[in-house]
Amino acid sequence: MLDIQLLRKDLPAVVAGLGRRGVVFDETAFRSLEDERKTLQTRTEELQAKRNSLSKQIGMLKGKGDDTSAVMTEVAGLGDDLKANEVALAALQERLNAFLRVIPNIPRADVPAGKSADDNVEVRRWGTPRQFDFTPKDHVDVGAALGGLDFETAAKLSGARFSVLKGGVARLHRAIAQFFLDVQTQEHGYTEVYVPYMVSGECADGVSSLAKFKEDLFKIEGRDLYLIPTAEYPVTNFVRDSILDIKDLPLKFACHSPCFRSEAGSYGKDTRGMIRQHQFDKVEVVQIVPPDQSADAHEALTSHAEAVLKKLELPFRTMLLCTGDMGFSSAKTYDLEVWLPAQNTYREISSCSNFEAFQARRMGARFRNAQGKTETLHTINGSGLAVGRTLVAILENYQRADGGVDVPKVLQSYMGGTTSLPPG
RNA sequence: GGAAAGGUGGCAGAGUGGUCGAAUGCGCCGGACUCGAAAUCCGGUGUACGGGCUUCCCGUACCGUGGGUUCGAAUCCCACCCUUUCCGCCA
Repeated sequence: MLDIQLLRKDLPAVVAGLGRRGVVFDETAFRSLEDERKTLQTRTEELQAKRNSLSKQIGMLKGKGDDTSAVMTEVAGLGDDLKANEVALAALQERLNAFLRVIPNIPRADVPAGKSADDNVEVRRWGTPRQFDFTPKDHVDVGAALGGLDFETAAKLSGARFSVLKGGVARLHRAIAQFFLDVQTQEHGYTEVYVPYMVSGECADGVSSLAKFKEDLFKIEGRDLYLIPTAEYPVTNFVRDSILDIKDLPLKFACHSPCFRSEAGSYGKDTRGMIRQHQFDKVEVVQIVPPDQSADAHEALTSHAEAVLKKLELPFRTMLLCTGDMGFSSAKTYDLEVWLPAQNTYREISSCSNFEAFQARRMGARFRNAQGKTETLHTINGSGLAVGRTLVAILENYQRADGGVDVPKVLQSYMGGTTSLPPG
């Protein structure tokens, strides 16, 4: 959520900032809501003040045993007017709030303007795609040859966009997650956390807009609970409705969890294989920091995600997303894209975003600064990394002509010393 | 799932209709005392929104959440949520 103080103080800056991401801010609607709010609030608070002071008088008179009927009559006259104003004010604040909560974040100044993924900017590239002396298969065929990827059984169980892993492939999948968690906790200082895989609507609306994106989530029937689309949902909400001590910052968490996404609106996209699934595993890294540290923390967090790709020796590039391709809550996002030989292209495997105060404001996450004043925190998170897509990348990049797949060096110890998955 | 008890400030804990945003203690901050510290003493110490002559003052709201009763609700009524204990069930 944007800072309403900023909207009041410098509306043109907000309009211009949102304009960069192609969002038209309805100034007229906002101004009229604000004007009405001001009138109603002033009027309501005046009436409340009057009622309070008259009621206190009644209390004092009764204490002395004096007659209160005159004051009672006076205060009774306020009743209907006051009630009407209170109801109107509450309704208006509800509208103002709803209005504000569906407005996306303002991109940072260093985010390039653009309309779509085509306008994203490559900021660096690492590794050289392997030259194959045979035609590389895609991960579906590689997995099938290993007897480890079974989409038919998954479809029988749950329909499209699910997968069943078996044998060495299932073990490799587990190894990847363990490896990610170990790197992030042991080398980058994140605290490992285990969390609920369902969160309340309130928490969901803290990290994004539930009103706008609820069709992307799986909801539990008859309950105010949603399956998490990323561990960002529970983990960022650790600090909801709280005021942290500056000495406890920054907070850094790493969390392995399954992620559930309805993938509404992605019909026909990535239908083959496990690129786009309703359920996938991910290790998420989250940082909660004071505002003056968020830009640096965002760069650091991105490098933490890159570090695991380097260790896996998977070629990737880092893209700075343009204003038009960023998520709702983000002020600046880097996507890491891993090389997939069968597609002959780079595909997203991590997304690292700085939300600045946007999520924290929605959640009521604050800290007490050096001056002792409460201030809104900044939140940052990224995938470190997506486990399923990493499996895909390994199967494709490490495949052999004989149909086997080599296990990346750093994962071998997680596989009981296994150096390769044999064909058949 | 059944029964009971309970949810109050950073923490503990008082408050069962009227100057209660809330006693008291602890903690924390500032000051005094001290060479320094401890102890002691004095003062201060919630959040959000609105307004103002904007290091401060004023108003409003907030005692789990949402409704209701009342001139007035932390206090009474209703619903819900959560916690604890006991019983049942269960990986």
